[in-house]
Amino acid sequence: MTDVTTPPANPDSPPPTRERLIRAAAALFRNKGYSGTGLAELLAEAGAPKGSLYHHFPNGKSDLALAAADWASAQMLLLIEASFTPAPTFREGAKTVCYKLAKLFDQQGKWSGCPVSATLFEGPENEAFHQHAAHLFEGWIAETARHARRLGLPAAEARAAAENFYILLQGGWQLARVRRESDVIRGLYLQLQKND
Amino acid sequence: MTDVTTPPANPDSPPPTRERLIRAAAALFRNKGYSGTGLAELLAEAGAPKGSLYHHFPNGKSDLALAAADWASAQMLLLIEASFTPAPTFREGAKTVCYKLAKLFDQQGKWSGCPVSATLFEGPENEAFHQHAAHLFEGWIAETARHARRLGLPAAEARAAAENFYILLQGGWQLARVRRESDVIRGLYLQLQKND
DNA sequence: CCACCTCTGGACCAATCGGTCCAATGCTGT
DNA sequence: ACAGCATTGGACCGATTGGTCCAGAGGTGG
Repeated sequence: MTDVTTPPANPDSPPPTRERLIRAAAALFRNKGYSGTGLAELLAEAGAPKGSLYHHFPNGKSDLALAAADWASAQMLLLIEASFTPAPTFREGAKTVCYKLAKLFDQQGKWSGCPVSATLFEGPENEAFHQHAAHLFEGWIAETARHARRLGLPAAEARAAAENFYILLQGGWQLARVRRESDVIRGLYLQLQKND
Repeated sequence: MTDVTTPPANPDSPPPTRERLIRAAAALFRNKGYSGTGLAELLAEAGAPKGSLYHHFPNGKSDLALAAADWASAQMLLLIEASFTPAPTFREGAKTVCYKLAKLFDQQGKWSGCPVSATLFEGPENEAFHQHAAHLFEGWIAETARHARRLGLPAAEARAAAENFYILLQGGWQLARVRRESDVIRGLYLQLQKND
């Protein structure tokens, strides 16, 4: 009764059915959006039958979407962590984030969108989705701001720099998607204010 | 046989059935995305029967989507025009764009997205959609760059400033949507490089 | 007054949607 | 070997999807 987050939490080789579902969902939602992706297609991609989906995610598609967004967000946090931790300055860390993201963008085929926003933006009625994504995004910003402070920026400026960087990343990723051109992302850090 | 773009092009009071469809589509796609919006809901919102849709838009939903994106893009171009034309500097014009957009964001209920990207991003298979939206977005950037040049920026810088401003607008609008807070948009122009 | 056209209204359709349910199939510890 | 459980495979469901079709309403010019 201590930890029931993952069924048995196999330590060595996690036999991935739930995991495959999450990754397939993240990949498909990124490209076609939440409502643009049908369960049939999703299950085919994951190689899992319908019964498995509703076993692992009792609420079906929406549960899976939240899990997929969580997973994608965690990946992003790892990328932020890996980029800023060894960086000498905030600007250098931001540059690394841009380059890593641009590489990711290329690997994914130069057309996919942000997995979290592709999952979130499904209309005002889906309040739970909206709040969930808001929470995840604020997590990215908070984490970036933490690194900014650690790298010497005053608290207020750190917060602003983190928000600004987030804005650039979202907007830049979108333009890269439109043009199918990752160099847009690589140059984003240049637009940060000089004093960082 | 000279101009058949609009059926008779009534000059005085355009009895809007086609127009109502376009506006309803733009509004709904903005909030729920292309595939998230059903024809039934769309027709109810526009107050038009199914027959009318397929009369004005023979290819149905997808035709309507392109028309709605065109209409929304034209609105945006008007906003850009109205903001930059009377502006003394590029920065001032950009500031006006931000304020007008923020006001629009508030009027729309603080949750809707960019109508063009909501229509466009439906997966890699929809190549026509992608190219259409790319064309519209490049139009925004080109128009902004034109004003930037007119207001004194060198050609290369003008182009970069316009792209940069576009990125800020897209990213900023998205963050505003996440937070339901339009002030994010109002402050975007401050992130433009100083020399403009 | 009628022929002609645009436009409307809605019945109807096959396909697909997300979701439910349960029998069979493992794998587990005892 | 067996009980108990998590997991799978898929048949099946009603609702909704986007789309087709056509009868007739409405207006206009001859």
